[in-house]
Amino acid sequence: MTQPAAHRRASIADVARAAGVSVGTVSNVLNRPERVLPGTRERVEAAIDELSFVRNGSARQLRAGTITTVGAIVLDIANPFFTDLARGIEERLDRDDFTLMVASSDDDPDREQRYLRLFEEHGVQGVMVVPATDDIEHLLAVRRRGTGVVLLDRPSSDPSISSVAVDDVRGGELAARHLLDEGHTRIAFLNGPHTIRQCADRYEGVVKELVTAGLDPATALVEVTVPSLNADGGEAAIRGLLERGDRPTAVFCVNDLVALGVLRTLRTEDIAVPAEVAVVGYDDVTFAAELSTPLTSVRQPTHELGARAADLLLNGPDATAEHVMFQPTLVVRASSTPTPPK
Amino acid sequence: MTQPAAHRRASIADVARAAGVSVGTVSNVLNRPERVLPGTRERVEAAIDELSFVRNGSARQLRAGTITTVGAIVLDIANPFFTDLARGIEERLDRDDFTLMVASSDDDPDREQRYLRLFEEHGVQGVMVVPATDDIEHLLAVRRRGTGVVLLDRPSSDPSISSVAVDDVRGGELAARHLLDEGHTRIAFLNGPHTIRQCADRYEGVVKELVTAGLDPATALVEVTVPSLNADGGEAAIRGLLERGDRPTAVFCVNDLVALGVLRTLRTEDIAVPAEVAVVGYDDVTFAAELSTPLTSVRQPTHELGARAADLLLNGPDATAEHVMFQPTLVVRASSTPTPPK
DNA sequence: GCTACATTATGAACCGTTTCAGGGCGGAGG
DNA sequence: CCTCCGCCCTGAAACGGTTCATAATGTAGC
Repeated sequence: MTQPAAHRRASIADVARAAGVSVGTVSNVLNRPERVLPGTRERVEAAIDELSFVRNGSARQLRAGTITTVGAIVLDIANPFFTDLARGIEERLDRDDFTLMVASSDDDPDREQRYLRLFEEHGVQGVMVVPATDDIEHLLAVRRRGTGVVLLDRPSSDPSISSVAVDDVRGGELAARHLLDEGHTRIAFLNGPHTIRQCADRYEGVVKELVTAGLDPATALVEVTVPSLNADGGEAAIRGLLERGDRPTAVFCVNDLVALGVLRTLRTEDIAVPAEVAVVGYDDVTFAAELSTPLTSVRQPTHELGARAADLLLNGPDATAEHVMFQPTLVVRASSTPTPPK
Repeated sequence: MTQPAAHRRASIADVARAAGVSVGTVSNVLNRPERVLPGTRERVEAAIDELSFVRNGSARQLRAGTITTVGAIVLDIANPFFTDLARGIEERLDRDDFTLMVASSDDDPDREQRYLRLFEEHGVQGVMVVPATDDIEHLLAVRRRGTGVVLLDRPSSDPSISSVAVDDVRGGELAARHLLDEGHTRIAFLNGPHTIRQCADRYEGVVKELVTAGLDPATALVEVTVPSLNADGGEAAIRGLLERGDRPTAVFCVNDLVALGVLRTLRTEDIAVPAEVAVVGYDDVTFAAELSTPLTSVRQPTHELGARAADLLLNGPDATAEHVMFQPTLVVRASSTPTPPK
C-alpha cells in the first residue's frame, strides 16, 4: 500500500502519477469518462481506489464557480413547523438534484448573519431565510452580490427579493374572531418579540379584530412576550400570567409549541380547558389534534410554502421576484369551544 | 460606482487595485489587521465596502485546508428526536465557535452517501451520522481519509470510529417487560426495517424479554414493518393490523411519531386505549405526556447524546475513539396501564 | 554617518481542480 | 505516398485566496 503521507489527502496529481497519465486525463475520467480509452480509464480508476482519492470540493468549486446546493436558515430547527417547511423545500429540490443544508438561527440576528456568510462564501446557489429581524438590508446585499435569496414565511418589503409567506395578519384575525365569537372579552396573547415580523403581524390582526368588535385593545388584550418560542417558554409565560392574578379567559399562542406548554401548565394547575381558559395555537402541527385537549390552531400550508420557495429559488436569480401569499385557515377543536365540530 | 461586471464577484485583486495596495496587504487587513498601518487599512476597508467584496470561501479553504464546520446526517429531520439531537450538538459546537449543517437522509443510503460526499468534499472538520444501514464501510473510508466521524444514536461496530448511543436492546426490553407485567401475551411491534440498527436492536430486546418470560416469540409477537417512520406510517401499519383481524392487545411503536399515528387511528376507530389496546412509544418527545391518552414511552437522553457526540468530534481525529453508551428509561403513562403512576 | 533592527508592504508560490489549445498517431481517401 | 481527420492524451493557464521570503523605509544607538 503506497498511501500518501497520512496527513495529506491524495490529489489528482497523485492519481495521475500512479496511473502514469496526466492530470487532464484523470479529470476526464472523473467528468467525461466516455472521452477516455477504456484501458486508460481502468488504470486511472484503479489508482483512484488504491489511493482512496476524493475530489477536493473547494478546488473544484473554485474553478467551476457554482454548486447545486442551497441553504436554508430557519428560526428554530426544533419547531415542527420549520422542519415541515424544510421537508417541503427538500422535496422540490430533489427533483432538480439539488441538496439542502439547514441551519438554525435561534432568533439571533448574529447567528443568522454568520450562517448567511458561511453559505455565501461557499457559493451556494441561493439561500432561503426566515429572517430574525425586520431589517433585511443584509439580505438585499447578499442578493445584490448575485446569490439567490427567498424570504421564507415572511412577505418581502423589497420588490427585488422573492418571498413566500402566509398572511399572518389574517391568521391573527382568525384566532381573535373565533375567541370573540366564543364570548371572550379578555384575551392573552403569548407572543414572540415584534422584531420577528410574523409576531408583529399576528398581533396586528388580533388588535384589528378586537377593534372591529368594538373592544378596546388596551383592556381586552394582554400581550405577554414569551422568553423562548417553545413549550418551556409557554409554561413560563402562562405561569407569570397566573401569578399576577389577572387570569384571562382565553389564551392565544404564537405557535403550537408555546400552546403545548400552556396546556401542560393548566393541566398541572387543574385549570379546565376550555371551561376556565380557552387556548388557541398556531401552525397546526401534527400532534395538535391528538393532545389531551385537542388544540384549536391556525393552519398554514407548510409544505407548499417550502416547495414554492424552492421553486422560486430554482427559477434562477434573473427571474423577476415574486411574492407569494398563502391564506391560513382556522381549525377549531376542543381547546377553545365547549362544542367542537366533529 | 465602479462595480465590476455584474456577473463576477469582486476578488481580492479588485480590492487591491481599488485601494492601491497589493493583494497580500488586503489579505492582511482581512486576517491580521494589526499588522497594517491604520491609514492603509482604512483605504482597504473602504475599497471592500465600495466593491461589496465577499471572500471566496472555496479559495480560502483550498489554501487553508480546513474549516470550522461539522456536518450531521440524520434519518428524518421532521422527527423531534433528531432535531433535539441536533440542538444538543449545536449547543456544544457553539462553545468552540463551530457551525453545524444538518441534512436528512430519509433512511435512504444513497442520500446518506450523497450528503456524506458533499460534506467530505467540502472539507468539514467532521461528520456525525445516524447511519441508514448496518454497513458502515463507507464511513470507515471517510474516517481513513482524515475526516472525523462519530456515529450517532448507534453503537460502533468498529473500534476506530467513535460512537454515542443509547442501549436500544435495553430499550426494547424495558418496553416488553412493562407490557408483560401488564399481562399482555400478544404484542405487536410496529418497527422500522432491520437495516436500521436501532430497529434491529429494539427487536432483539423485545424477543429477549419474551423468551425470558417463557413465551414463544413466534406466537406472542407480531412484527409489522411500517412504511415510513412517522405518524402516517403508524396509521397505515395499525390499519393493516386491524384489517387482518388478529388484533393484539398491545402495540409497541419504534418511535413516538408512529405511536401518534396509532393513537389517532385507534381513537377514530373507537378502540379504547389502554383498555382494549395498550400503546408504548419510543423517544419520549415533548408532547408525549400531553396527548389525549398520555403516551408511555422509552426515554433517551437526547440532548446529552448530541452534546457528547460533538464533544468527541471536537477532540480531534487523533484522539482515540470512544464508545459512549447511555441507558434509556421507561416513562409509564396512561396509554399502557389503567393505573398510571401520577 | 553607519550599522542594526523594527515596521510595513510587496509579489510570487502554492492549494487542487477544470478547461482548452495543441501534439502524436493511426486510418481513410485521393 | 501524402493529406486530412478523429481520437486520445498532454501540459499549462486559470480560479481566488493565504503565506512567506524579501524589499523598502524609518528609527535608534554608537
